Amino acid sequence: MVVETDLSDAEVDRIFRALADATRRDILRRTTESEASVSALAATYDMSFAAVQKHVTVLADAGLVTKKAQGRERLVCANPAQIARARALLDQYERLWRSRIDRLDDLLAEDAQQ
Amino acid sequence: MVVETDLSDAEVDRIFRALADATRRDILRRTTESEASVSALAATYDMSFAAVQKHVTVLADAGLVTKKAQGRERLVCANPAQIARARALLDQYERLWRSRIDRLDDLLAEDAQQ
DNA sequence: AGTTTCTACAACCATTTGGTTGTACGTTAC
DNA sequence: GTAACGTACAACCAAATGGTTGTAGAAACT
Repeated sequence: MVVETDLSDAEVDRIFRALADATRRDILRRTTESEASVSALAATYDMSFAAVQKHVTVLADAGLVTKKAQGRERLVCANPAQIARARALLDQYERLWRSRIDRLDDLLAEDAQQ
Repeated sequence: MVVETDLSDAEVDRIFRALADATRRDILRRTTESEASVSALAATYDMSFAAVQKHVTVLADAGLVTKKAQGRERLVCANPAQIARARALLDQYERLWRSRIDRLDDLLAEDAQQ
């Protein structure tokens, strides 16, 4: 699967920073399984509603989730496209690594011929 | 490719936190292409040697790079296995998403039958 | 031996982060 | 209409982050 990765440094910063917290990763996991209101999410964490609200904001600013109003609730929905972009960024490093290995293999092959 | 992901929350925190900085991502990219000493890395960034040294420490604490002594230099080497683990974590979210879609498809199929 | 180079590490500072409480406002329920 | 619920947001605080400078030690060069 090919994923577009035209993201600015600041956007990538926000994505990985958002992922660098266990509570936020759990929110992402839960909303990936099924959307949930902020208060429904908050009910299961040992912290204030406001704290969970801030975590959701961090995820939303990173584009990893979206919020849609439904009555007085705000439903939090995961955005798998953004998760895929983050994964694609890590893929790039692995491709770099592989191309480096390939170059080393080429060098070894040349040495073997000489 | 199957990748082991038996990482604690704190370890995952460190990995994504380390990735949440453009300078550190650039160091990771460069050391993935080929190993480099800390001072060689520092020479190309518009900040002090000590600052770059700290960035390398953050990457090393996350397991994304290793340092090996060579004379008075410390060669920084990327650790592709750890990068792969981070990628595998993001894969999990995408798998979750896909299984959710599959469940929705099943529900729609049931509705269609009724 | 003396100097330079590379690294380590401490101390310090400004800003950000992750949490709190309190207040206010729109929506739902009685 | 009023009470309860869900959310938004500001103000505040402790701790972590990302930078600096300075000092010191180990390795290499002359």
